[in-house]
Amino acid sequence: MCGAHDGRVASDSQIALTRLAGLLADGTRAAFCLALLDGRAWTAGELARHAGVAPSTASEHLSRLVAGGVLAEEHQGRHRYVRLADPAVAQLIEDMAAHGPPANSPPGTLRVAGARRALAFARTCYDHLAGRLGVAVADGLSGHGLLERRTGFAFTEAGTSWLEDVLGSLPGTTGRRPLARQCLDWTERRPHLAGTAGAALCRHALDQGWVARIGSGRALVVGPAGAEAFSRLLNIDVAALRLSLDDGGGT
Amino acid sequence: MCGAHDGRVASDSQIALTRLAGLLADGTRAAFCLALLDGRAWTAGELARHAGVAPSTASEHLSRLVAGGVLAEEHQGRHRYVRLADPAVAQLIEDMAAHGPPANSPPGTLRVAGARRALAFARTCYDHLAGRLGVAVADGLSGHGLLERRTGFAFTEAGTSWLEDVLGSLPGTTGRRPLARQCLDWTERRPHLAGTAGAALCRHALDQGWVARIGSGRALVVGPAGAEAFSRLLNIDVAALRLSLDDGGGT
DNA sequence: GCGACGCTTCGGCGCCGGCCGCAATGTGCG
DNA sequence: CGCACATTGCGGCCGGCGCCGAAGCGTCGC
Repeated sequence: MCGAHDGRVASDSQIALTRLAGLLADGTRAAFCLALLDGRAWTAGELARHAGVAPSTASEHLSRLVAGGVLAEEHQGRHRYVRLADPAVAQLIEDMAAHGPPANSPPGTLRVAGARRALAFARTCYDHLAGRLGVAVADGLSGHGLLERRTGFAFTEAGTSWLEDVLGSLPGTTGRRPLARQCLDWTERRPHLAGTAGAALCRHALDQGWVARIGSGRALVVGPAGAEAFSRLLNIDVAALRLSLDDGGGT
Repeated sequence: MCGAHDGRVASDSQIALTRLAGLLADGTRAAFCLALLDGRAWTAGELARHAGVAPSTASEHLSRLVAGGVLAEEHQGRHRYVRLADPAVAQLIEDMAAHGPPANSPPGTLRVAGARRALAFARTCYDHLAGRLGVAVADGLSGHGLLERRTGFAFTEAGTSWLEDVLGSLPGTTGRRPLARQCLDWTERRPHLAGTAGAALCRHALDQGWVARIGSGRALVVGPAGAEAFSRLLNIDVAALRLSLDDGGGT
């Protein structure tokens, strides 16, 4: 009598709401999004194993999430990397996940944010260094005239000597994999060092105890030896790096 | 190899996320929630007609939304009133609805928020005044010794005279409907005046141009004549009422 | 070039969930 | 007291969606 009757027309808001909610209403897709809350970019296969579904199933889910604007994707070689499309999306997912009636884990959000921060600082990407530390290494190399940013990356003559000094030997460029290659960093949005040199540097850093893995994930922690080494070799101030993360950090 | 394999255990966050998203993933339930964004409490039948589904269907949906903590319900007589459970829920729904990729209506949220604010200020509830204005009227009446808050509401002797003065005649108590009855206000969480006196006052306010309906909904706007009348009759400062809404208002 | 690997597409299967109509319940009103 | 109305519970139907396996394609690395 007194209310407005809109009939059964579906408004813009309604289709937008149901579309987004529908994407998140599936357990497998939700598991994907929650895993991606750590800020990393995952491959389709990793997510499939993580959620316990077949690769084909994961592929379909990822396509739908990308089409729905929840995820962003980037193809690197034979891998499909996906990440959350937007800090706003991450916030939304955290809000929804935190809206459980039992309210069982109030500090849950903090835990996630902490993990995300750690990953933004230093992690492995495939087999090389990434995160703020990885970008700083690439910046340090090019800042010292050791690495040229042409199309991709290329070590200078001084750079190859530096590599031999640090690693003891020059990494081979087995097959088609070049010594240096640039790889877009998902949290920094700037390139870090990949290729056999990047892999050898990462392995060396792990072997020497410069960095260590946190748990079973990709997150890395930089120890005192690492702070000394990065400072000596590339003039990188790890402490300042960590502070700068706190300034311009998370959303 | 390097990732953490969680198997296929569903974490707390995951079930919370899928549960909430699943509730919002249905078109009918989404239509309900979007309608409820105006801050009003709707009856099950109103929502059923609004969404174009059978009452039985609406009833099931509402039960699930209530069980999921999205809506809160209250039974009044043969009506089931529902409203959004929580300002946080309203915010979440607005965020999700606003997250459409086309980004077609940026000021949409503002429109909704504005409508909600207008409704919180003054509206009709059934056939009487509600919202902050309705509660203020009830407060003014009892503050002037015209209305007693016993079990429910009851007009005093001075109150009945006041009613006759204002309305010209005393509203009849047809059938079982009493002169005064208290009715819980959904936005203020405090009682406002219902019953035949409440209905007569509301009709009188509309007839006299004290208040006018906004569009076809229940929202009311208070005009200059209304501000004067409410001030003269009950010492209500409508402007201050509106300001207090801006202070303690929305989320 | 060749095998391995990651990813995608395509049918097909099975299940969950939304919808309705009908009957039952409880309330308001004359 | 009896009718009208709002709401609820119960089957039953049906469409949609998630899942997998098999086959195909492009890339990586020797």
